[in-house]
Amino acid sequence: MSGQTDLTRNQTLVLDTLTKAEGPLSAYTILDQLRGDGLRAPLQVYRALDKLLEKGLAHRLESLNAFVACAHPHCHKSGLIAFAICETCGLVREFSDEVVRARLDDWADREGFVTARTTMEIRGTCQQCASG
Amino acid sequence: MSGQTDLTRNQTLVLDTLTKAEGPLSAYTILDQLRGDGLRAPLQVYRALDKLLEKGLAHRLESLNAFVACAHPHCHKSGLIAFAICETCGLVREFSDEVVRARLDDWADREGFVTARTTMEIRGTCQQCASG
DNA sequence: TCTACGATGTAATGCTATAACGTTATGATA
DNA sequence: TATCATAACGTTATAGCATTACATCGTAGA
Ligand SMILES: [Zn+2]
Ligand SMILES: [Zn+2]
Ligand SMILES: [Zn+2]
Ligand SMILES: [Zn+2]
Repeated sequence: MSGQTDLTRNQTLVLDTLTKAEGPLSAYTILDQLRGDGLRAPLQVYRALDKLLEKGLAHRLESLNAFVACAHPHCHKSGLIAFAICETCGLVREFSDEVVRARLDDWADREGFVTARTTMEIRGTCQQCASG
Repeated sequence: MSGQTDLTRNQTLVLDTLTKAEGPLSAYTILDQLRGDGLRAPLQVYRALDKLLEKGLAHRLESLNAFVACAHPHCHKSGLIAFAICETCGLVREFSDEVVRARLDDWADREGFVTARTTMEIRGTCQQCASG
């Protein structure tokens, strides 16, 4: 047996790369940073990313076609995660809001829509960059 | 002069294609449907789409890399639009929620984040498909 | 041992989007 | 009219993102 949270070598490499990064990385950027570790093909990265997304250790930013390490691993009580993305410095803030989640749940209930997952991405300028 | 809402030939072709479609279309699918009308290159479609997005006549679904005609033209009072996307039948519902918008505005105010635009996409199964 | 399963490696391909260039249509202005 | 500026257009090439297909390997269970 063994814990179901163990990561393989490739998964660990990709997660470490994301964790050390200042901002979101594309799969191909991750690949480039891991060529020294023996990775050669996009699929090696995409497969690792798939598993990390499954486990909630990383997130995909749809509006950027890029990925980030989860900022709050093991702490996704709310089923909904929002991202604020600064278009100047690239910084990504991850947060959740119970009222928003409840409000969207209500909408889904009323409409009979069965929610699988929700993407919420706010693009703009962070305080640091806006005040500079 | 003339109204600033007039569309060019390509813009009209693309918007008509989106309007007649049952669900979201990728730029390349739009292109394929318009080859009979003389369109030959992706850029012709992308340029038309850019203008349609600017004018609020179409929307981009980030999680699908696809586009839809706006369901409520001239009626985007709320700065935030949400989409519910059925992964079975492809149907897209467009709606907005003042409470959600206000809640996200509050978050941005507190954090000093200047919002440019927000993407909200709910993936799941519509009532029709869920009950079938 | 045999088998099933998951992870891996590799090559090839497909899908999405933009850069860079030149041309054409239009409308304002001298 | 001649000139100029602007916006849309057309075309080719290229960049960037993601998946299909197939072979291999290692391990756990029957
Ligand atoms: Zn997270
Ligand atoms: Zn910033
Ligand atoms: Zn709309
Ligand atoms: Zn459906």
